[in-house]
Amino acid sequence: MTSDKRLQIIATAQKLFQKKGLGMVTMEDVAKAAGMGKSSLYYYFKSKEEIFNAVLETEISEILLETIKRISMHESLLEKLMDFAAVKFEMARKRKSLYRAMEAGMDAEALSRYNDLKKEVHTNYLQKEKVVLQQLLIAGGNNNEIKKLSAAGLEQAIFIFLSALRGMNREITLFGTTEQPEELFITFCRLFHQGLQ
Amino acid sequence: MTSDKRLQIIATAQKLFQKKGLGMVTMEDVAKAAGMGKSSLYYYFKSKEEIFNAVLETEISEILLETIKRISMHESLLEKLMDFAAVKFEMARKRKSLYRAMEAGMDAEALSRYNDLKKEVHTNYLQKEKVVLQQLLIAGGNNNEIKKLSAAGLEQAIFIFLSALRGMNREITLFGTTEQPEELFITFCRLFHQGLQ
DNA sequence: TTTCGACCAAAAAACATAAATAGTCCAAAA
DNA sequence: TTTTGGACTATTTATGTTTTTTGGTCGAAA
Repeated sequence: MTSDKRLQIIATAQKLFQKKGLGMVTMEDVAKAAGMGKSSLYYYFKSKEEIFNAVLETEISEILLETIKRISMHESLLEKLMDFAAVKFEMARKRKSLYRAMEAGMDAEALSRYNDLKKEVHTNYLQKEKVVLQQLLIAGGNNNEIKKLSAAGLEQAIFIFLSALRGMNREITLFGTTEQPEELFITFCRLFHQGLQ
Repeated sequence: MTSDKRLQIIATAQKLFQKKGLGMVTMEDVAKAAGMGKSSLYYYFKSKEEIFNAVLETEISEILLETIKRISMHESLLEKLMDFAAVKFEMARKRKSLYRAMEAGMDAEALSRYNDLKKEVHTNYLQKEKVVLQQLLIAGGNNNEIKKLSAAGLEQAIFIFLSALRGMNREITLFGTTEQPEELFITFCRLFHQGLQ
């Protein structure tokens, strides 16, 4: 079945990317790892970009799935926010070889080639991430766990929460000076949560 | 007077750097702009790095001075935090040509050459920035405007506040999608402030 | 004490050349 | 008919070489 092979190829490529990073994997690497000739790949995908895209989409939905799974294990908004932050941090850690180019890549043009694609996919991810967070905050408002937010307030809160998380993440992975990163995220979530009350 | 000339050269170089960015300015550019021959510069400074350093130090103390000036215009911690954030944002804007390489530069090795120097100066700046913020928060605690923080709690709060600000800054300058950046920082400060109560 | 032109070594830019690599085509296997 | 791989091409990318720029020195002169 053609769909099976596609998935298998994507999984294979995913492993390779995680090992060597996005830019360092050639079509032949993928082909060899998938146990087929290079040109056979082109039977399933029409370009390298298409494979990249598929892999990134997969990664993203895995992260989102994990996020949702973790979030649904807790009742309170505060705990959900902590889950959200924790998953984001863990994933950034685990996949940093993949995202080294992606997350960091947003500022340096050094990554010339794949930038557009990654930007696109990343934007897509941000979008979905936003929606999840939005729902959390709205639910928290309805719960009276925090005060109800206006549309604009909601936008602001989301932006602040996400960019702050990214900023912290960045600082931590860049300088690695922090002993207990998890603690920091917990404190931040607590602070954010209380600030919205 | 030799000291005057030094200052004049620094000021000249500062303008050049702001216009063309750190990496794009040669010693001859500086010399010409300062109205002297290149080798005369070496009478006042022993290397290009020394000029860079002097300029960066100047910039930093200007920012810190402006921060302190603005902060001292308000009484409440909340307002002081807003001042702090506002100055940081304005300065990042104004000097982005200078800091494009510096702030962003911390993650990409593309800027190979000047990285060490900038890292050093930047670290130095972070240090001073931290001290200012630390004093604010302690004062706020003594005021009972926020709850008193433990040493560890203080560290965490500072890290969170600064990295969040940087994250927001980053996101704003990178994607420029936000209409009212100032609003965002105000909201964030309010949130942070309330979170510490 | 301060300035400058001439000079040098090292770094960077520009250029040319060789090696990889994405993608195509077609014949053959399944 | 669907799927595969080997031979081939057109671009990119890596490499090595030459030329130019640039940081830095020196000694003479103002």
